[in-house]
Amino acid sequence: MAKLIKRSAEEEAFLAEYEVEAFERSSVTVDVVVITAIDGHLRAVLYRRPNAPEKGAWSLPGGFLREDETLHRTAERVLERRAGLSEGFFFEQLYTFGAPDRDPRTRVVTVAYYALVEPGRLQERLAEGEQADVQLATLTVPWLGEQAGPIEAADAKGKKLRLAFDHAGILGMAVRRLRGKLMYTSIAYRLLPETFTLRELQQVHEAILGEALNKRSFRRRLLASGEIEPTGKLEEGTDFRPAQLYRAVLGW
Amino acid sequence: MAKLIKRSAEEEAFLAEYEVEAFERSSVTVDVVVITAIDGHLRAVLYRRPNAPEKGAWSLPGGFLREDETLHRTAERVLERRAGLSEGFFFEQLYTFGAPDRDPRTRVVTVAYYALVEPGRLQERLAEGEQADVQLATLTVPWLGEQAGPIEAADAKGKKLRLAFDHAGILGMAVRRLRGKLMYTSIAYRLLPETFTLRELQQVHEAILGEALNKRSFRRRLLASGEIEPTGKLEEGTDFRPAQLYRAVLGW
DNA sequence: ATAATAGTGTCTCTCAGACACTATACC
DNA sequence: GGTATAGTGTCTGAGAGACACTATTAT
Repeated sequence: MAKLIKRSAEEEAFLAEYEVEAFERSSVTVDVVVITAIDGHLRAVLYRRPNAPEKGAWSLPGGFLREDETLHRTAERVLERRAGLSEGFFFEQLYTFGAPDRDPRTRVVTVAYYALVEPGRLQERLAEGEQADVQLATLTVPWLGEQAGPIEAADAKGKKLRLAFDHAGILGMAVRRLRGKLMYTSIAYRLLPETFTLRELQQVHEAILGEALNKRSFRRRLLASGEIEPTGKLEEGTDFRPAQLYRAVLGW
Repeated sequence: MAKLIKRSAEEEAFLAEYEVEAFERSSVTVDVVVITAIDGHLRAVLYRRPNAPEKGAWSLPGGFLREDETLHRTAERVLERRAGLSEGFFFEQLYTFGAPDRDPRTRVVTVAYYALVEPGRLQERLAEGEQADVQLATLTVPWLGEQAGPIEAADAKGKKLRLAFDHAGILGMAVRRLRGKLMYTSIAYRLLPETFTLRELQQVHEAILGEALNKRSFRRRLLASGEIEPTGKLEEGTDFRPAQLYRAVLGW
């Protein structure tokens, strides 16, 4: 503590309160919403909880904040350990959840992050070994625009998943943030491989916004934006006319 | 704690890890950026720190998260105790700061909130008693749009203030958020009294965005938005032609 | 009358949406 | 050829900015 100085009664009161309150400490965790887009739908990595509380429910990958570690670094650790991701993706802080009863064991304040990953990286990763306890769940957003609210997750067969704690709300916040940022930042490219067609880019935009977009406007706007450049190559393996491949021109 | 239940070996292992990590706990505080707009400039409530660390520097009002209290409620408590505000204003969570060295005393994770208040409420409050240790500092934002970054604060005489900890960055996040929300939400009215002129409304928009707006477009857009309605009254006490007074029509 | 701001008429430019069309691949 | 998608030409309407104008208040 600082050395003693002359204090007013008010300052003494303030310091006394500080000492008392300093005893009340919380566990701080970081949960990460790892998002990708496949066939026009957003998806997120979910883990099945093996233990109580919320045993059997699906939850976001998370971990405890350690001493001398930034929140950012905790998120990186979670991404590496629980999703096998170590670099080449975008992530940022989302929102902090601190309801006193959100975890029945003890007071837990959770700082949520979200990460955007191209689907190939995750599918590779999640294909290793048995997947009974991890999956790329498909998200369904029951609201438009940035209204926010909890959202639903389903497995590959379309079966609705029970989400643990307040994680439906955290997923909702992630989608809300994506929708808000889509217009004025370049997040969409983070959900695509290095080269992509305009159709794929439009599908990602539509998956985020949850609504169909006008093809003519979309192409005009994106081509005029300077954010993408043609590679001169065509996509391969289609059943129909192959499209031009583009590349994002950004400071990744 | 929950009552004991039968556990598998795997569950035991999980709980053991949980117990270990549960020892690493942090102090959680809530700092609030209380913002208003006066004469085309954003302002924020700042307190002078009476003690080390950062003695003499200016800081955001804040307080510790208590047991059984939501983050939201902590913010309310800070607003009431440190700014005299108990209702009738907007506030929401901003961002969470958790660098290990941001407070030299102990590990402190701070969840920042911001509140929007009409200037009358604050000036009333801050006028009570001596103001040597609290003030409505004027903010200067050295960047455009939502680039983000720290911002500067100055006192009534224009003298630059030294800001404590990472509070310049927190203020920057608040302005960034305001700029982002201005276009698609009704936050501007939260910085104005119940009735206001279109000039005052435009000045608030300009203060938030940090740039001049086109008068014709601004009026057209706001009048067509359905967000405001005329009161039929005129402003009083001007040196020139008095303007119509409007009222926001929102779910406050 | 003068100064200062409130408030409007109207032209132009940009851009989004609608619609219809042509182009190119696989089968 | 048929089918499916890629990709374009062009009209229309909405809205932003520019500019110039009229209106109303205090002094």
